[in-house]
Amino acid sequence: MAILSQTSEYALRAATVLAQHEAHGPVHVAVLADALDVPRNYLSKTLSQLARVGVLDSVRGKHGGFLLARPRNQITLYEIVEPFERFDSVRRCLLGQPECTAKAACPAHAAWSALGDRVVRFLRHTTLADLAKGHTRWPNQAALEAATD
Amino acid sequence: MAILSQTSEYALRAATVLAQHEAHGPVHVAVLADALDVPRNYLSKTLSQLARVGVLDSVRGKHGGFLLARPRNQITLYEIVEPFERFDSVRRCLLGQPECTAKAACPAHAAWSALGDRVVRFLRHTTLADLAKGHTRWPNQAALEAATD
DNA sequence: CGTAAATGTCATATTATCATGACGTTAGAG
DNA sequence: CTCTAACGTCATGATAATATGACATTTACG
Repeated sequence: MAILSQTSEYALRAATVLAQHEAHGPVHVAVLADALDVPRNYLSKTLSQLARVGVLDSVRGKHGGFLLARPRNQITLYEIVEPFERFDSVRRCLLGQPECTAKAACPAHAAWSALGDRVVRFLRHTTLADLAKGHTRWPNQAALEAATD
Repeated sequence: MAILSQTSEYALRAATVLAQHEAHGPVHVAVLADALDVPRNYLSKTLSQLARVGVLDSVRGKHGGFLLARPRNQITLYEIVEPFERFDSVRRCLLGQPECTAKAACPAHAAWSALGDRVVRFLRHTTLADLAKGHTRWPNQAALEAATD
């Protein structure tokens, strides 16, 4: 039970680093993967998807890498996670009833759907700017600092 | 993103039926599987696990089946779901930081861990009695009624 | 140019979850 | 006692998520 998939978590971590380095130009996948302790090629594929969706920009060739496509306070966590999740299911009836609406609700409907709503609302209202400020210490912080100074 | 696994959902559905039929004696797996539209053998294995854990009782042989091991208001949803979930992960840091505690919290810590707590609290505080009362209409309700009257 | 360093993509491997089928074990009913 | 209907368990298969590796493509720089 992990609410978000592993892939989404990778995406959030990488995006947070990119937000912290906003305006420092693109960051290499290799650096991100190393600092965040995420499989390199898998992260590459993941970030490519986010570029295709328009959340990130990718720069190819030498001095390439990924960077935010928009200012960090305009990118919500929802956008980052959305390509990797099926949000229909978070709102699914706890008992799997197809017709579980406010009208014909199962006994758990109100409480359970409220939980799903909270998750979605959090993701929609929180931006990368929120994640970028404050304390973060990555698994291999040193790799990041070595590469970006 | 489905918070609970398919298996847990199966278990909750079956347990709800058992709670509704409390004191009517054991219910066959075949009847449950048919009414809830769940694979028969898979449900069998799932409910056996719950019996081994002490949430359900199983009766073998003719006139066998499954029934609640305790009164339905004393069985929490958490108990039913727990054998099939890894609850450590729902409380994991959104950014995957191992040291994300109240002390050295990542920027999302407060909001995100609150969401996980809410989920767990709901499961711990809600009992089968809560699910048993109220409106429920299973995929194949008829199968249930045919078998239990 | 040509080379090196980066992303992009594809095929494949690995793993966990979900599901099926065969068979063994138990216990009630005649 | 035997038959039969139920649970119990094991081996196996199917599928989706995760991960790896090889190679193609792009681009800066000498």
